[in-house]
Amino acid sequence: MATVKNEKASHVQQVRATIRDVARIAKVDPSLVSRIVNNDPKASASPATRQRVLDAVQELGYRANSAARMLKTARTQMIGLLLPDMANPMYSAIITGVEQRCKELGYGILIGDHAEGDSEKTFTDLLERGQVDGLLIASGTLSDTFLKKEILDHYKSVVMVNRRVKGVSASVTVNDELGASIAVDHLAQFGTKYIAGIFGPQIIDTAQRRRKGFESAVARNKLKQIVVEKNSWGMEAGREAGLELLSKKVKPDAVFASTIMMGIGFIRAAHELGIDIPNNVRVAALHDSDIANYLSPSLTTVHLPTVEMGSQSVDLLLRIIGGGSPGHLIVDTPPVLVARDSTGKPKR
Amino acid sequence: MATVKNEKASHVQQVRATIRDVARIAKVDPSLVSRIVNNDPKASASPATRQRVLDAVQELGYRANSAARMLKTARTQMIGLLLPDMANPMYSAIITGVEQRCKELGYGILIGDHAEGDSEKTFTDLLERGQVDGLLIASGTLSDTFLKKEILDHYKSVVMVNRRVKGVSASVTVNDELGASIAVDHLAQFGTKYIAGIFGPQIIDTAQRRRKGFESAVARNKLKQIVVEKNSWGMEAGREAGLELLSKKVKPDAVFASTIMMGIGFIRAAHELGIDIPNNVRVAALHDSDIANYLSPSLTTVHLPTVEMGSQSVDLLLRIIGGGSPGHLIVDTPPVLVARDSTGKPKR
DNA sequence: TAATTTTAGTCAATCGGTTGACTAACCTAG
DNA sequence: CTAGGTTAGTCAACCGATTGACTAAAATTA
Repeated sequence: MATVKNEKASHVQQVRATIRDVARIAKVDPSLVSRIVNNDPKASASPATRQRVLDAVQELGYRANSAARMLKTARTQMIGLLLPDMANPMYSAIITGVEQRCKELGYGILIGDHAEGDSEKTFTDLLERGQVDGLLIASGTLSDTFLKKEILDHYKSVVMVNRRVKGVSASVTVNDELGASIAVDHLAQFGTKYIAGIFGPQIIDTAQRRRKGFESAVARNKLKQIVVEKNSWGMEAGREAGLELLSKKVKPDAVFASTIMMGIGFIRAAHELGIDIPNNVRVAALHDSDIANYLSPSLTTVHLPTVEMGSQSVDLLLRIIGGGSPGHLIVDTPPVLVARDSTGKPKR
Repeated sequence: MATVKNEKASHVQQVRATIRDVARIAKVDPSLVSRIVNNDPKASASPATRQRVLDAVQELGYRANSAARMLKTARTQMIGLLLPDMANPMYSAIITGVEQRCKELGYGILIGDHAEGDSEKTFTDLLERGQVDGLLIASGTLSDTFLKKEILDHYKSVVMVNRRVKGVSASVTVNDELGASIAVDHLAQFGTKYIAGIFGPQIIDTAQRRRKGFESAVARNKLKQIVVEKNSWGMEAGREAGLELLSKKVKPDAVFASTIMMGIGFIRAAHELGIDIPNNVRVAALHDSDIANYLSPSLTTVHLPTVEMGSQSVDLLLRIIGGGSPGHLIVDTPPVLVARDSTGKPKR
């Protein structure tokens, strides 16, 4: 890596080449360098010149200073990703998708994990620091009104992920309804009569869609149903629901858990009560994750295209940032059943 | 929020106030505004003037444009965080700690999840884009030589998290050795004679330290030991180790898993083989996480201060960025045993 | 009162890229 | 041969905040 005129601190650290350094070496104007590296159609450079510039870029290891570029273009090439909890495998799948796509497109991700309570601060931090071109919000818990108020107040490019909020004009979701009904259809195969559904907060549209899918499949399969609504989506909610359901006189013979975390909690509840899965009750949950294979028993799930949801969110967001129209996208990769022991796949 | 002279696109989106807008309203020079908002000791402003400026800031909702500030100061106020896998609860604990501290200090986090193979690209992306002031690397898998080569090549402020790499002069780790020995001491209480230890890649110093703690505690407790070394840290590695150990004629009566993921895999293996935990074999794992409560049986763990490790990494990194000296820090919060059913805590 | 220090603030250069406007040389066609 | 159009590139004004150098007025000191 060649050295550069600027020797200020070169004994301490390699100084980064600027566009002017490149220009000097290639004997052209910095503006031409800029046009070439950004392959601006306005760049009219002879092949020879273009090559000289490219060589100089190579030689100096030049990379544009992103701060300068941001300043001039008012684009940061970064998006914010607001999540409640990275530990949840569903969210980590979303992150994976977002990341993949961002990497392809040369965008950076600024994450904001919003623990309970400080959500407001995280949110405004991300937005107001002006360090992101747009925001992806994947939160199953923030209230609609909070979201709407904050989002509309700040007039930013925002896409809701895995959720739709009235007043926010862009979202990417999966086919929760179909996913839920696939799970129920599967559960119905085993001579099931009485099925329970465990759901998250019904104020959230995602929970509503799952319930709708559940109920329509229940009706189609002519089952008797019981619904438990919890106001969170996690393992403890699933466990509580399980304890309730399995303590009743008349127990369901099948259970649909609307998230994998709830499914884990349910299995735990059954274990605590000494109720055997799948012999006494079968369970299937929404969202697949590697952990499902390692539970005892392993958990049947319906795999939803969460990774795709993440990457398509990025595409939609960038379209909006670029001035395109927002919209509500449903990822069309179909949900897929992954049958495991919790619904009675033969033991090993 | 008051309007601003610049009306360019105000019908589309609120235009952000600049330092000049503030200066104009407060009737001072922009430089003074800058000094006041950054409370530069050189700012000599009368209380009245200061107040006028602050009022103007308030009125316009002024926030410094971070791109401009970055450009001028050559500081981005962002750090990069390189991780192999966010789904792993250990890493999400680290993220939590990093995030907390960054939020307090007004730093942003740029994450890079490095899936197998593309590590190099993620790495250089983050560094070369020049969008971070420094880098935190929490990876149990990247090879020492790769890290050393890349890091030294790029001369950046880097802190290794949960690991030490020769040639990289800063790291933050926890007391793995003590953690492992606490687990073994606990397991030894139950009349244990023969104990197994399941470890990750022994090229990684973290794995070595755990093994050292394991072996010294085994010696202290006069147990017979068997060691299984895997070259990954995950659930499948734990399961494989479990299948091996539990298929032997002479089975261990206690098992130490060096990560919670391995512990989960081990429980699964026992389940597959129909071996009861804790009656036939007891297990304890390193790293605590909520999921441990929901396994069947729930998993005894030794809680390591991973969140603190994250936040202290940030402090160390910023010290280095600020010109301070690097060093190897061991988080001094002691590991704590969390006894659960897998070591025979009375059921329920 | 004159000399000196302090206080309160201003000026202007600069960080590194980008982009609209412009020019000079060359080519083509009539 | 020359008007008109390309091609190849240059010029210079930004973007918004920071910071060293500087000045005018006020306060302090001798």
